[in-house]
Amino acid sequence: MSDGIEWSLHCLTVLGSLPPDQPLSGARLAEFHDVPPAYLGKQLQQLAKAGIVESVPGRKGGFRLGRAPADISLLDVVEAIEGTAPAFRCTEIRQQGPSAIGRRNYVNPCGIAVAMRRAEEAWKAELRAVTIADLLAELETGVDIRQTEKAITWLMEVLQ
Amino acid sequence: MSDGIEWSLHCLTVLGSLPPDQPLSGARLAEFHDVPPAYLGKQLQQLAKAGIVESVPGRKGGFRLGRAPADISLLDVVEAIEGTAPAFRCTEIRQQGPSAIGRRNYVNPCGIAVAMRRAEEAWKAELRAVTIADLLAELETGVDIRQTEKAITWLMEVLQ
DNA sequence: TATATCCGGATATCTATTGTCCAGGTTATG
DNA sequence: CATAACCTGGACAATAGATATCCGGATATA
Repeated sequence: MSDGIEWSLHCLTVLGSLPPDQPLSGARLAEFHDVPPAYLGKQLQQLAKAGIVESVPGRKGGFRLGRAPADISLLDVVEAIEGTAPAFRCTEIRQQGPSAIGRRNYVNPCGIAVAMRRAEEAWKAELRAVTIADLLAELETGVDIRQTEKAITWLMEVLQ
Repeated sequence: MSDGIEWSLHCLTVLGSLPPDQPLSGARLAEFHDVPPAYLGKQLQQLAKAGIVESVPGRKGGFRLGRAPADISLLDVVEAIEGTAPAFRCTEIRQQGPSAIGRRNYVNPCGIAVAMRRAEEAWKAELRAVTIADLLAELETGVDIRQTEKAITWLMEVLQ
């Protein structure tokens, strides 16, 4: 799984901690997490295309959340970055080789594909159940106060 | 996810349909599914190393199941081929950038990593619940009789 | 007008997957 | 015993995807 998922989620928690409508530039987000700015920009564009963040062009622009933190699930983010294609793709090899029969005779789905899809649905259900709001709530209680203070100080500085 | 998973599972259903202790060579398994023999051999070696199949060297050798079909879960196969490393790896980027504090101050696990791990556990639980025996049972009821007959005919022929 | 920003495309690098090949060891068959 | 069929492990090459950079164009602020 792409590192962009991790970067995106951390960025979203930062954006969710900011006052609404306060954009933060891609360069600052990259600086905050110490990741390559140009590459993080690609992920942010993906998030913007999915409506998860909103891009504000021009000077003083940047990115802000596209909707309420409680309306952004981890699954939304994963699918925005990695796409919606299932991890397991059935290539229908049962239709190949010496035991194959005509294509239109395969009416039942392949049992292997069904089982793999069911597992992936369980994974997606878990990801759908967690939102950026949950991550924000957890940050308030579970993070060292010193880190929070350093983050706030830095953010105050870069936003004028 | 690697195609080797799909190949492996199909091979295991074939091996599970054979009389116990009747090995089938990697070349035949590749022919049956019309996949590259040398590459499939790599996957079979992985399965053998995990004890999922047993390799029988020498002429008339090949591969047979290493244990009962009901004792081989889909998760066993996935982990034999892809390894046990989680798909989402937390790189701890929260410990980077201007808000980072000393390493030993990060006592709580990162909430993002926790959520991703929980989703992966749900996925693994589903895969653990399905075995080769389940796939075999489904084949008996859900597959076109003509395909079954062609498969049996071909297998009878290649096994002397 | 100058600056800071997003956007999209082109490009380069790196890594994992996919795939091939071959030399060695093992076993059944004649 | 010799041969053929098989597995094993390593080395190697090709391909695809993830990672990463750069640049020209558009937009908005100071």
